[in-house]
Amino acid sequence: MQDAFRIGEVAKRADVSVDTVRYYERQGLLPIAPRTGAGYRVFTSEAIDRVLFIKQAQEIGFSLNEIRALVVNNGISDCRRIHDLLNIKLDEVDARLKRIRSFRGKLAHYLAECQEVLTRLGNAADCPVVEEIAHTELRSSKSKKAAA
Amino acid sequence: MQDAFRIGEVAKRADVSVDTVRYYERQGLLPIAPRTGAGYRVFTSEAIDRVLFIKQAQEIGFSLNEIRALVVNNGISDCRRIHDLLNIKLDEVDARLKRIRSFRGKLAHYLAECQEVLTRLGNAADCPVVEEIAHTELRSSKSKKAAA
DNA sequence: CTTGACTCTGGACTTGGCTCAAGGGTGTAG
DNA sequence: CTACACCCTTGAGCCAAGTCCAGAGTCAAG
Repeated sequence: MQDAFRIGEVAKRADVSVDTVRYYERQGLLPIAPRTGAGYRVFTSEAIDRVLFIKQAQEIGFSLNEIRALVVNNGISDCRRIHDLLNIKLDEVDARLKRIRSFRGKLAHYLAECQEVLTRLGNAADCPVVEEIAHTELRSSKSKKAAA
Repeated sequence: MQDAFRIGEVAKRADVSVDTVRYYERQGLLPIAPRTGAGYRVFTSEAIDRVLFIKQAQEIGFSLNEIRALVVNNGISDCRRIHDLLNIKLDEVDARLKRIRSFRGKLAHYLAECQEVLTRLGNAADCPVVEEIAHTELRSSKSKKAAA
């Protein structure tokens, strides 16, 4: 396994731009790559893997700052700390999943309603669902009142 | 139902800043609110609901641009278009759910491993999991290094 | 030796989504 | 009347996460 890549190859394999790779290095998300005599960065496949991990974590809603905490082992990498950090992240992911499922339910509800209108009336010019999306929200949990 | 709120009240109830409410109005995410003689915006509870919807959609990863398409009914609100749009959004949400679940599995895997190291060795100074997070990725060969 | 693809650094620019500041009006309690 | 919290507009500023130069060096192929 020849494990030496230049930045272009890393970028291609991780499906990001070379600028992004350099940016991640600057941001401390990738270790500073050693350079050739000519100053070219030399990466191992580890860097590719790490970029992929970052992209994945990012896609599900973590910021680069949060990701750095998971990915960087600058001295303080004792097991308990990592363990606790992972636990926190896992809880966050679970909370996120819950919210997304609830939102999905809402979308599905609107979709069903829309479908029903369509089959009942054909293509209606003014879809009642639009109004409802804009209007109906968390309605069962409203109780406070105030004056204007 | 006294359904008239000034911007501060809307902001408080939707848990955003007044700046954000004004920003949303400018961005066309909220209808232009009518003004009092003094120029104060007057909102109905609908606006609060809409802000809540926006925040929810945003939290699960939709941009304001995408949300606007769902929330605004400027003329072209025919049912079929909305139906199709909802379908697309639903697919996106499902894809997102899938990715998050997979990521969750990964985190859980690391956590378990970390836990195991902890119970086996006590608090190890250099957690092997950190290395693994940075290193192991999308490897079909999940190195099962469960020693004992 | 020249060409074209690739790389380097440093810094400016962009986009999205707010957030703040300045300068001024409003409304009500004391 | 005066305070004080609230509201207005316009316009600038900010942070994240890149993206895009400019100017210069590197390297394999022809």
